[in-house]
Amino acid sequence: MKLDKLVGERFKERPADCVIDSHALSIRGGYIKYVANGIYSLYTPLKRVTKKIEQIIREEMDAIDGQEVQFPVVMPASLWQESGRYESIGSELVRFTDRNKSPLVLGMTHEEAAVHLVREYANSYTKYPFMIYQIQTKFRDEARPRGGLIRVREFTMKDAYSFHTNQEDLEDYYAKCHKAYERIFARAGVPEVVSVASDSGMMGGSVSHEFMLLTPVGEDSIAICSECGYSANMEAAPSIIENKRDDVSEELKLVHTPNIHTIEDVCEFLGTPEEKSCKAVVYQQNHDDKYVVVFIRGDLDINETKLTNFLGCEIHPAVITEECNLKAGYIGPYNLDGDFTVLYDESLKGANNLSCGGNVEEYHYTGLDPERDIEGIEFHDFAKIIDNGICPHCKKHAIKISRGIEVGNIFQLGTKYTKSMGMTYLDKDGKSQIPIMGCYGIGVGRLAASVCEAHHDDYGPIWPMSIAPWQVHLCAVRADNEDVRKCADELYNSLQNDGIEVIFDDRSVSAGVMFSDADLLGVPLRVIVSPRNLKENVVEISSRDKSISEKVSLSDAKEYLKSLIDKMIQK
RNA sequence: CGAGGUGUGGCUCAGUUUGGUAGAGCACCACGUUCGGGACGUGGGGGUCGCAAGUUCAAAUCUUGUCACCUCGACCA
Repeated sequence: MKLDKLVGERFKERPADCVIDSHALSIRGGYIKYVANGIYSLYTPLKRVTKKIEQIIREEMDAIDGQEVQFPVVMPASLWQESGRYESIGSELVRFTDRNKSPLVLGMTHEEAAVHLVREYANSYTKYPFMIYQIQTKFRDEARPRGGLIRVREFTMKDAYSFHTNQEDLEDYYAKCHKAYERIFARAGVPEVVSVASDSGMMGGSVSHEFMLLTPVGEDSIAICSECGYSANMEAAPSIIENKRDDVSEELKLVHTPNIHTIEDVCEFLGTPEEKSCKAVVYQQNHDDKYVVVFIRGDLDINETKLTNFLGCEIHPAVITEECNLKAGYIGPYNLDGDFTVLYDESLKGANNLSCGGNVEEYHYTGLDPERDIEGIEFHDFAKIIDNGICPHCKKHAIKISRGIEVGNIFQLGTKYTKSMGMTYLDKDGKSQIPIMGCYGIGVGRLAASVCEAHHDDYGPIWPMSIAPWQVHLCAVRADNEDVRKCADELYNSLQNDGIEVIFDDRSVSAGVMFSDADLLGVPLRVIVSPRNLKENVVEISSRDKSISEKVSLSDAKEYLKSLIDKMIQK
């Protein structure tokens, strides 16, 4: 490919609207063009990057027995009515009608389509397990797109759906997929992506993980324990309460109360709570949970001063109003010896209508049993993990809050879709059973943008060899010079003939322009042919990340480049 | 959906306070001179100043409305 015919412009000024670097560089480098809010066209360089990412994903999905399929972008509303999501999902789901007034939706995820595709086929246990996936455009009418390709409305996504006959099998496959994801991110040049426990949100189901690229510009907050490796999305970690009163400060934070008590202490202090009667004030999960939640109901008569002394800190006045049905909420790690730290969540102040979450991670953490909500109060999230706070897993003061970009996620869906959509199979005994599902997503464009965010300098992206738009950027400085022209042309043809992806810049522009454009394109290896180099019968070979910079004789150039490419792909 | 901000050639912006008929740099086209980190000269092309209504002899500038975008928040497989 010759650079002078490459469609798209590259320029020096940082566009005013760009807040994060990858967005600015993707505009400046001629990678994307804005079309509408959250909607972009991709120019050739980025298309080449995403194609390579997609290929890596395909290889890894196929390696765990995935079968690539393709679902429709437009689906009949009836399909979504089967699962109940036509009604339950908000305006992110675009609904419209065709000429016959039949209601349709734009695919924002494809669980329904996946079940639809296989529910007649997979009618026997002998067909299981299996996984199908696609790489395709999705549309979600997000309230607030931002950051260029980081959060958009239309995007390309790999979404995979696995079907199983039992939980163990799902968990096995889930673990396999987790490993495949680690390989994908490593191969795409971001091995630093971490997986964290997450909230499964509208997907339903229980266990889920998000794959996060940690970066200050990320839009998710993640709690990570530096001691035991515990990690969780702040959305999943007990957090903010819904329906705050207007007159209560927006500032929500969890404070660790200075005093540490045993559960028995708390019960004694509160006066033998009746746990099951929905008048419970102390609520703890029975099993082997290590956490305990304590709520003090506003209608219980507790001496305020005593409470303050007990906790070792003051309770925010708002918490003690009658309007708020709670006096205080606590959550804390609880070990088997019976000590736990009482945490006082300021976010509970003013909360009078808490809703219940739907995620096992959450219940474990909060110690709540979803089947036994306290009367009149629905619980959603309770406390908020804070920076330098106590890890709910190892109980040490080692929690760090980081920001991250979610580049992928995996869910154990259970029977949410198969059940609602009437998918069954016959087991060994000829009994009808409902299969269980897992689903696994990766945002392709977001991953590309994330790699750029993770690997760039002031001059442009630094693409890893595995996903770079081209492998070699050939600059002919002073292409008007006969010798340069001849040498560069020969090298270009020779490299291309050997299957090396070359972008060739033989424009009559100053070296500054040439190098700046090369920086913006971020191709990992650069070769410079120039009158100066030709005098010594060499070319300059350098890497975009500046780790390599040397002169190589003309005759050795090609072989040297090949060895570098191999080395850089392996890395 | 709530709060704040911004809309002037493809891009970055000035001009708006105090109304007087639209500017600079980059980019683009032509010619010439330059040539290893975004060169220079000369000559060109391109904008009814987001849109609509209003005030006025006169509106980019004042008023009202509206739309779009950006930021923060809410929401979010």
